[in-house]
Amino acid sequence: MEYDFRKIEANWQQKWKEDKVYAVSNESAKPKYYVLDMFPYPSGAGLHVGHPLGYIASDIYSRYKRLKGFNVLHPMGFDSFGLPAEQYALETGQHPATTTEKNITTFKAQLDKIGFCYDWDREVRTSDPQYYKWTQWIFLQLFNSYFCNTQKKARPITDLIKKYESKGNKHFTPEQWNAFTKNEQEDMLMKRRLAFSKYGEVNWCEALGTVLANDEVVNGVSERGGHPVEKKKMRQWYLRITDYADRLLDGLETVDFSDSMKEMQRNWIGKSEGAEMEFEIVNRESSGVSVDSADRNSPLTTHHSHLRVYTTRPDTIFGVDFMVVAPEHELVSVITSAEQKTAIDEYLHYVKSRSERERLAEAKTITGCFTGAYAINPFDGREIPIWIAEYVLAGYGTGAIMAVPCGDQRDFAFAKHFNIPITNIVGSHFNGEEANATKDATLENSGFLNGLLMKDAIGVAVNKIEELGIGKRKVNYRMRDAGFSRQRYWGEPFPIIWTDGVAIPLDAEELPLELPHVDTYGPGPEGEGPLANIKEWVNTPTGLRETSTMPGYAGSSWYFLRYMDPNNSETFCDRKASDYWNQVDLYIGGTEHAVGHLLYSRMWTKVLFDLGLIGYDEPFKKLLNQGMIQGSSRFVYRIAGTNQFVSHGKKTEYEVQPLHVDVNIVNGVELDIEAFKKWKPEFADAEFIFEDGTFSLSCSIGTSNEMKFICGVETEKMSKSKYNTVDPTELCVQYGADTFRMYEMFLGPVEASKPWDTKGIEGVHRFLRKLWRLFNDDLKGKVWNDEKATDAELKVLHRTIKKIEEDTERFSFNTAVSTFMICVNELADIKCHKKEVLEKLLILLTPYAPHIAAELWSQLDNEGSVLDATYPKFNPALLVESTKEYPVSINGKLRTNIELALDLEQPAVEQLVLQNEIVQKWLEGKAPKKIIFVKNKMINVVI
RNA sequence: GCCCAUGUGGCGGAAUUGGUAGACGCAGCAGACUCAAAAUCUGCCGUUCGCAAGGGCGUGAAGGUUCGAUUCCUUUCGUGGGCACCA
Repeated sequence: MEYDFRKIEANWQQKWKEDKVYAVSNESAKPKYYVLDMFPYPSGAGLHVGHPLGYIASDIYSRYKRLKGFNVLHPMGFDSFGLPAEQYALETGQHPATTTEKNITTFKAQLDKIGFCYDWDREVRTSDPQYYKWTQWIFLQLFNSYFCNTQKKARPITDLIKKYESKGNKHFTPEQWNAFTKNEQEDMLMKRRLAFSKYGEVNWCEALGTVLANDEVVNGVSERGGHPVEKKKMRQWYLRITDYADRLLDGLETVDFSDSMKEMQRNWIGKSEGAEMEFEIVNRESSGVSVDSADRNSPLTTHHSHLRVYTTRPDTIFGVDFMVVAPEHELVSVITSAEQKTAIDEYLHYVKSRSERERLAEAKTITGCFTGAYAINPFDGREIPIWIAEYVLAGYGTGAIMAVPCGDQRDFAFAKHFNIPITNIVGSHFNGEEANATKDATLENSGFLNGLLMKDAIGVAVNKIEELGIGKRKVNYRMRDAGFSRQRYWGEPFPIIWTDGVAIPLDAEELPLELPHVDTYGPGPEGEGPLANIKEWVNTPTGLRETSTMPGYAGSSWYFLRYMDPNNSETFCDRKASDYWNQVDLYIGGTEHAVGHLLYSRMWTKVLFDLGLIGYDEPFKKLLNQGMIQGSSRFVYRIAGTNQFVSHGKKTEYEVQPLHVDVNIVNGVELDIEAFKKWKPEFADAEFIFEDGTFSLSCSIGTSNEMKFICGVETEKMSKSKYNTVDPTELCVQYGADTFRMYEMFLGPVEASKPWDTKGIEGVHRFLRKLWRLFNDDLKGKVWNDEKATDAELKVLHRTIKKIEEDTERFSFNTAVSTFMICVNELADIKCHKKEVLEKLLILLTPYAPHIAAELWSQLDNEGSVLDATYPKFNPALLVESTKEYPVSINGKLRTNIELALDLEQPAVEQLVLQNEIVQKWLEGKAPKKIIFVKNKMINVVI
């Protein structure tokens, strides 16, 4: 009987489905364990071999925990809102709901093929109204809450209103509050709500009439069409995540994430301590002389007579040689001198075309422009030129910095580039060639700070600044409030109606606010989303509906809770369910979500906790990062500005743009021209220059060997957009799910990134067939028997039990697969076909290769399912040895092995070692200096 | 530019606490079985010198600590990923 994996896997998958063996109950006497995968976006491309890496790991661990007696929740769902579906709708007119539904069906079929133990009755889809009803509901909780700075937690906004009514705040009395108009009051409240609206900048593309995502903008122009992109101010929704910065930092101490992951989150939050201080501004050109403080109220310097900067190094105050203000800073238009106006305007125009990413990432080119205005150093009265430069962003700190060229390399480069004289405040620590960012130098040229060590001077300087009333100590965060609206269709609509400029939330009973049908997915007027086009939807008796939708991370910020109670129509997740399942015990996913998704869901969890809706404020107890499976991409080369493509060998002769081409229409490196033309409409009329230089308008497939179009090859991230994906389903059909699962694990450590290579899968498949032959002979049929196992056989088994358990516990699945191979090799060598040994092995194997394990388990005439078998217990007594083959080194180099009794002590060992022929040969009659003996490890003779 | 990760045979990788480097698998080579092929089985398989016995070298590179280093430290180079030049 042969190993017919196709039949076996289909049978068991069918049976498991019928028997609902993966159904999980919220009530159980067993201890609970929650294993979660980062759920996928169901792209049209389907699953590729990179996705299941983490899913297989989590599946193995879930099944392992189940065998170990836990009630395991291991759900799966879909992050089904998103831009690609909408883009597809724009191109084809198909409703995103339709294509999404189709994609999910494909995904589920692909996932099921791999044999995962999901309880599909708990599936969630973020785009399902019954799901996003609760996303909207949580949004309303955020909208109706504020962060109480005393209690450091979210509280109902009604508490704040009561406080304003009875006590007022720093800026107004209760009487003033009550006298405010409704709009004024709402504006005040908006400044505290956890979900709030304000004006923010978006990437606006005039030509496309739409707002673009960051990755739709390339080099300042739109990816589609290459149109110019500018910043545009629009009303946007935000989440006040900055209020949670400290708690997000503190919470990291309580979770089991990798150090690098925690580091990334800390860097993103970017807490820094320093000082905010004000510099007086003068405009020398108008007055001819600098204005002293008595002139503060002169017309020249009113309103904006001060420039506020944030610095972490107030100790370097005497080294300030210039100021840099963000080009968007409100002061720029005020302080710019007449002389500099043209230059400044030109520079502003340039900056407007630059994306934030570009402004910050480009270190080579230094740009900036002098405003004509000066600031006064309050400590020495020096006049400091004020510049604007793109590397300072309006949103960070105060949008202005004091530049200290001798202590900051970027400031140094700027000063050099614009010939600004540099003041040295650290003496010999500054060599004039590059900045020195030390805190350990002694200050010079620094007035009252002279002679102080810089790190000590920081506190002294801040005290002085506070004393003079020109500034104060300040903690700053890099993190900004999270933009929460998108000018898109395929996302959760906001349950908000704008009435006379005030955002009025819908009542909970009105949820879900479903996405209305649209005829076109194109943008609305003035950069609004497609929803703005539906007048009858936007206009309500009480006002206008918000036309933005929520971003992708809205639904994914709380999905781990919905799995616990997926069908509840009364609440997002019953408290009983969230108390039972509690935190996610193991969360597996890629590092690409290190800061985005993980921080957002951590914040939402904290808010829900603060409001008493759940019982814990960190969602994920342990996080395991799976590595990326890289793909092997193929490229075609388009001659710039044409529709001509040139073969790889000829590409250097033209100015070309490399374009990804689907690996599935490339045979090795040779492009299938006809398939390429059909691939995308814009390539239908493509022309080709072949490897031999011949040219063709409408080529028939290469007749001669040289008439080939060769693609470029590169290893990079496997993703749909790079068209380098490999379909796991095909591998399951060819080799079986069990082989596929084990091969993915066998590739290397789960955390490591590695390129996909299908070659090698044969080895794992051969292993499973060899396992099969321990039970069945192709010709003779059944070969397993009921004989009693020998000590040698039990030794093999128990060594395997120990190793598999250890490896599974520490997520070292690749070495576990090796261990299975070694075990099967050894059992085959000693011709062990005994049920007593084999059935234990099958239980160990179940998490890794459930189908073959279940099949063989039932062939052994076992009752019940192997999925719920009892995990074998390792018996150390069986592995006890009395002797060991010790490696013997001379001066650290291995020379021989000696078998010694394990209970021997150093003196006896030394004696035996010195009698050894080979040791004597190396000693050449001399006495050894020392003999190192580590029991059960090794012996080293030092000569 | 900064941050993180990583570097071991032809390839994927193993070595869990500083203690036998290269487990396991792929590819390759030789052989058995077969009319033949597939499947399976056996052996070899870092490199170099040597008929052999046995040596030399070897975990990106160079130093260091140690009886002993893939593992720890310093310097340096390469690769991959991320980024927000955050003041």
